[in-house]
Amino acid sequence: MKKIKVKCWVEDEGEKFYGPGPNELLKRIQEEGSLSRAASKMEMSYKKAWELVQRLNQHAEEPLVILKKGGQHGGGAEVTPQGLEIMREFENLQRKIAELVEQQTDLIKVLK
Amino acid sequence: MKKIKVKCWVEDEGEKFYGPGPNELLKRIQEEGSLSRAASKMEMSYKKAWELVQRLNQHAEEPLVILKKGGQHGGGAEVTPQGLEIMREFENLQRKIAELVEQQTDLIKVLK
DNA sequence: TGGCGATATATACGTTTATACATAACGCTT
DNA sequence: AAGCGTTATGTATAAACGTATATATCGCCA
Repeated sequence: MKKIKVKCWVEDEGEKFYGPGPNELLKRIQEEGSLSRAASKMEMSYKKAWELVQRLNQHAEEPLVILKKGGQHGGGAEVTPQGLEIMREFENLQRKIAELVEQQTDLIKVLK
Repeated sequence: MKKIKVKCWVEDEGEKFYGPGPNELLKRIQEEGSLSRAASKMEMSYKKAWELVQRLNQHAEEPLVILKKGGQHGGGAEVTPQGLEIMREFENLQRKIAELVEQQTDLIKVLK
């Protein structure tokens, strides 16, 4: 069974910036309130997740995630309103592209 | 400057089958008439190009590329009519997706 | 002030992936 | 029969990437 796959992401100056991976991480952070728990829930190493957050915050106009260490619960992670907005718009784009692809049957016909 | 990128490809039973790489290889084969020249023109190792052709021909209903060895010119490579049809339909899909993405400005606005 | 849970950071290791290199096989041409 | 250019195939090396591990830091709380 052959299927058409599609992936979209955002680059900044030719460098990967925001895509499906970062988007899932932000969603998990929102659910968990913790970067380490968010990372382990999506089978991503903490190191990779942390570096990803650094890259996101550096390339964005305003931080998308706030990391806090120490304190009552030892620290935590939070998605900012800007982060939420990007999540919303990115998933919007993904949905539109997926809808377009579903309508395309010619290529699959050729492949059988 | 932030840009939206998109990539599409075809999978067969969860395995990568046809995408931008194979598509470019087929185009080069058509131009060069030789797998080794096609590979070097696109900075791909001959070995990888050869394995790619094997995978394409195995997963397709009919071969997409014919390889011949020995003979007047030492051998050569040729894209079959089925290969040409897949190239055409794949580039069609790429174009439609690119057109859709160009219309989407909301995400870029959020990112600035 | 010691403990807790989370962030912060470096190092070592293993896995994957691609390339470079070498060599063989093929079939026409001279 | 020798030469040529291309396909065919294995091996060794190298580069990229992700992970596992270990340790340090922070700040509230009991």
